[in-house]
Amino acid sequence: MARPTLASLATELGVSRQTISNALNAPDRVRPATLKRVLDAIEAAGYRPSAAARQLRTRRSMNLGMRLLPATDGINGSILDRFLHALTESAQAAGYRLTLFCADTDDDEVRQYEQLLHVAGLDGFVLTSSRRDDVRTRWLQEHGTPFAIFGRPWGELQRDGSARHPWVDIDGAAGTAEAVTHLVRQGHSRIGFLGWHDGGPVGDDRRAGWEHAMRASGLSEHISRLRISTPDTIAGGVSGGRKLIERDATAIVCASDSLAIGALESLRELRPRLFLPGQPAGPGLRAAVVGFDDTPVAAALGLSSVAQPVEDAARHIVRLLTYELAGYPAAGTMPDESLLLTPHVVERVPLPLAPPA
Amino acid sequence: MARPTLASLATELGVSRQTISNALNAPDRVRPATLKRVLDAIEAAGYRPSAAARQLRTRRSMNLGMRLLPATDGINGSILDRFLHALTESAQAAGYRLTLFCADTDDDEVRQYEQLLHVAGLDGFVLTSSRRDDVRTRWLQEHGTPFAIFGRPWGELQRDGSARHPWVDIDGAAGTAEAVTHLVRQGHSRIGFLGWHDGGPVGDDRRAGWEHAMRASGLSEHISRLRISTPDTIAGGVSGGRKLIERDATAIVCASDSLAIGALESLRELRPRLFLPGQPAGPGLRAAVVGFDDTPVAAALGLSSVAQPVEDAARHIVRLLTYELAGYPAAGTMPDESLLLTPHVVERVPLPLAPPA
DNA sequence: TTGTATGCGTTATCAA
DNA sequence: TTGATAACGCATACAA
Repeated sequence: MARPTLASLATELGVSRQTISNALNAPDRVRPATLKRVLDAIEAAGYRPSAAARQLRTRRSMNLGMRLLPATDGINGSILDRFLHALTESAQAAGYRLTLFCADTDDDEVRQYEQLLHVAGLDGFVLTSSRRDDVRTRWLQEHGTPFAIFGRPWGELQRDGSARHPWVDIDGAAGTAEAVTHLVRQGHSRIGFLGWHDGGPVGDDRRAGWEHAMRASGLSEHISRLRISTPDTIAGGVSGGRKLIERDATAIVCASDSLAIGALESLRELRPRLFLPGQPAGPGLRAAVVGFDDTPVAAALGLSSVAQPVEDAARHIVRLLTYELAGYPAAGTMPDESLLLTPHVVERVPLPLAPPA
Repeated sequence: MARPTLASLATELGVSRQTISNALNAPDRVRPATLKRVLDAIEAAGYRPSAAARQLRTRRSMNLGMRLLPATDGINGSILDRFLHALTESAQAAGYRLTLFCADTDDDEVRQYEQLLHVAGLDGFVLTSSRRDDVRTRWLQEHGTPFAIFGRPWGELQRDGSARHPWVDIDGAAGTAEAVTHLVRQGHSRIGFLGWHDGGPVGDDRRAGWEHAMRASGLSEHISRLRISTPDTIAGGVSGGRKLIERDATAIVCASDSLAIGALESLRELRPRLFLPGQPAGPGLRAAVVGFDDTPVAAALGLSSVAQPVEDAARHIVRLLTYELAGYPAAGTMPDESLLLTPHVVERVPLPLAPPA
């Protein structure tokens, strides 16, 4: 038994194809009685409209595209996993499918846009980052292609402060600030910051949050002394951590989990007593190191970390994009504007890795 | 200026649509002169056949599907990242696109197959695992849907030993065996194995490789004493590692990087002298712990690990699947059968995390 | 070698 | 409210 089509169903039911199409796409244009009859028949026959035929007619593929970047660091790669999963799920729930593609460079990515738009008729794209002067966003805007960015439109703001395209990002500064207040509440005051020395906007943002919170907590005198930059590696975390501890820091906020793993290591090396089992809780004992990204490694090591709500971000991206694709319909259903989501500190107790009693 | 179509190009060129179609799909049926003229015009006009129209006619979407599993452990999640990237790239190179989807359960996955086949007309699927008694593979086979599995068809072999569907996997046993021979060459003999106690086929496979290599190296007497199972966590690796070291193991082969991180930790705890800088190389000093999967964390920590060629696996999966989709054409172009790829040990020197001189 | 006619399954337009 | 007809862009069978 072949698959039912609009035509086969129509003849079987004794109605026109149009009526069936209406029952699906404009139910209010069909008399309730026939509507029910048609819907029941559709259900019974297991009829599903063909996406290809529909796309040919409507010029919409219900298909979103996203470039899969080459695995970089990878420690932070699990973030992408979670994002991708949530994105696929949200898109699916909104009736869209997600198509992946690869590109070697940004220029190549633009070439792929053109291909995918032209050939496969993709309806829009999700970008996972934006650069200072981005050829991709410019191309997309010039061609009127809907898209949304996971990441702030760094340096692409309008005169009025708004961006020229929808975006969703996570407020790194709020995360590091929360880490500071947590540590302050635990009795710490000499709280260091271990950041990247790449000078990128993301790292700047996280450092700024720490600085701001230090000032707000009346700890400004430590700022210049307890701020260190290293490469974003575990080894960098170790050496940076050592320096901070030698400068009497009792707690360290880090720009990444890689750095935090290293910093924790340096603490265990220079302050081993903090890790002896049975030690009473107190300043310097717990959550003395806070990472960023809440990677699985951090969880496994019992490392406190700033957890990014990437699932929320993905959901929001899909809402923005689908809203845009629907042509900005009713004002009532309008989603929030581009948004900064707030991450939160997940507190953990470090694994007791020291010799057992 | 609207996009050129077959028809618009044909009238513009003064040839029939058929000729253009032939120029693209059957160039040998077109006279060289007109072929060049047509191809040049296609190039100049930037014409690209519409996938939707083509799919409607040919009933092939040139689209492969893959379920995105929820992020599990995540330490091993970077493997999936790499696999996904290579898969997308290979598919792209073969003219296919990759569509992602989510499913809550295996039954739900089957429901998605049906939807995606029926609605979007996907040509085939990539599965990233197979279970002992898999509803998904059964459904796909019953419905004649092309698919290929990354993972062995555990317990689904035919009488003649071949599987009923194409698969590609990585030979875990070969990996742990290579780890053993490496350690033996370095002078170790009391080589332990730290595995999972989940009783799954993957873990069994990796343990079997260690056992086999131990026997082959004349070290069978250690097998029963130096074989330990724990949960697949860093904490499990620590406690398991301690036991093995107390039983005089000088080296440890692990079923995962999580376990290896823990085992390395227990070594540093109970055999700290091995990690002092300036120590001469020798048994017990280097590569005394070997992990599995070669995750970024392992790389960052300087942990030796068995690296899986997931990129090769992805490429091979695409070859098998596209070959199947092409209807098993010429014997000459036939790819190798389902295949076990061999992983290899990446040797590293542990980070000097101990106090500096 | 090239051209013609037809159909793939749907939605949009318009008439009934 | 429903039905007939015409596209959407392409490929295939067949005729020239």
